[in-house]
Amino acid sequence: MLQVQELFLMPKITELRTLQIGELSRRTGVNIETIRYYERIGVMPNPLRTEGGHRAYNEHQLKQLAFIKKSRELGFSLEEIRALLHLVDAGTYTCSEVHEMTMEHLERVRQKISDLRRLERVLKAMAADCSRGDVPECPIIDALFDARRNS
Amino acid sequence: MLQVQELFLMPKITELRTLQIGELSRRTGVNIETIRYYERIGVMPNPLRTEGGHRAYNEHQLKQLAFIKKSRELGFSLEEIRALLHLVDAGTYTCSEVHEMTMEHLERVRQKISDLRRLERVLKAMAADCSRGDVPECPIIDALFDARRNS
DNA sequence: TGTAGGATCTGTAGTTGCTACAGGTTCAAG
DNA sequence: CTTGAACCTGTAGCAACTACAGATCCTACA
Repeated sequence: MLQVQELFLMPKITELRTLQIGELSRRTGVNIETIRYYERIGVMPNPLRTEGGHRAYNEHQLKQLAFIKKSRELGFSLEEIRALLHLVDAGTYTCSEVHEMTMEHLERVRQKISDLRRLERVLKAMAADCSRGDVPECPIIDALFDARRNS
Repeated sequence: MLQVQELFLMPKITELRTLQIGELSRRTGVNIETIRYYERIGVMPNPLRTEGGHRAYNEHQLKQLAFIKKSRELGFSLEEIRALLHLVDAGTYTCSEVHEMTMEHLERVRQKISDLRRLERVLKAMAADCSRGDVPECPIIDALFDARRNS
């Protein structure tokens, strides 16, 4: 894997492990197109390039992308992630700031859950009214046509 | 409000109450731009036009838009709504077909709820670890950087 | 009859977070 | 030296709207 030639070309020990975009993608589970998209919108930094123009990532960028992925999985928007990374990069963040952002996000998640639970309840009720028969009349359709009934 | 002139111009009694788009919007709570959007993508039918080119809606279209709105509020996609309306318009739907679509939708809603509940749990745990202090170190950030920890 | 204004018209572009090409390079192995 | 995989840029598409710009219609009032 590691070839003799490579050892002589290394500029610094810290850049020994530069990754191509494909390898970065495999390691993080983030789609290649998505990585380039993150770069375009400024969520990921512009990486160094090889002479041929291929992106060369380092360990820091690997961690950063993992951070982004994890945050996305937790439902943070790219805007929120950008803010978090900015705080972290500037080194100016405080624990309470981060806590606050997290709690705001948590609140939005809880709101969504409660909205969806309401939907679930209404859908369940509608479906329960339904005979499931082979007939062209259905209380679900009736309910949908009746804008006044809401639960 | 109702003028003598209008009474003579009426082609049919059933079209006595044609609505302009603004009035339709007010009655259904659906944004004007959204109504035109629904027309463009074929979810709402092309309405009749006045001589000047203004859209003139009838009661049926009012009901149809109310149906769409209600369905959207219940989280049905426009694609699903299109299918439902198609069944209804063709008069070929059976109650069990509608029931099935509703149950499929309900299943997706439940899946979303369970996904969000997982998020909620993780976010809550992360926030609980946090000192909320005025210091530049935060277990939330640490957790986000650590892609391996998932709950 | 003229005009002011509100409502409407069309068409296009923006939003979020990606994904999917097309058509062209680069790079490593055989 | 060629083949093929991996990479490059740039653009367009998805859902479900929303937000204009710039034009036209319509009605009421002077």
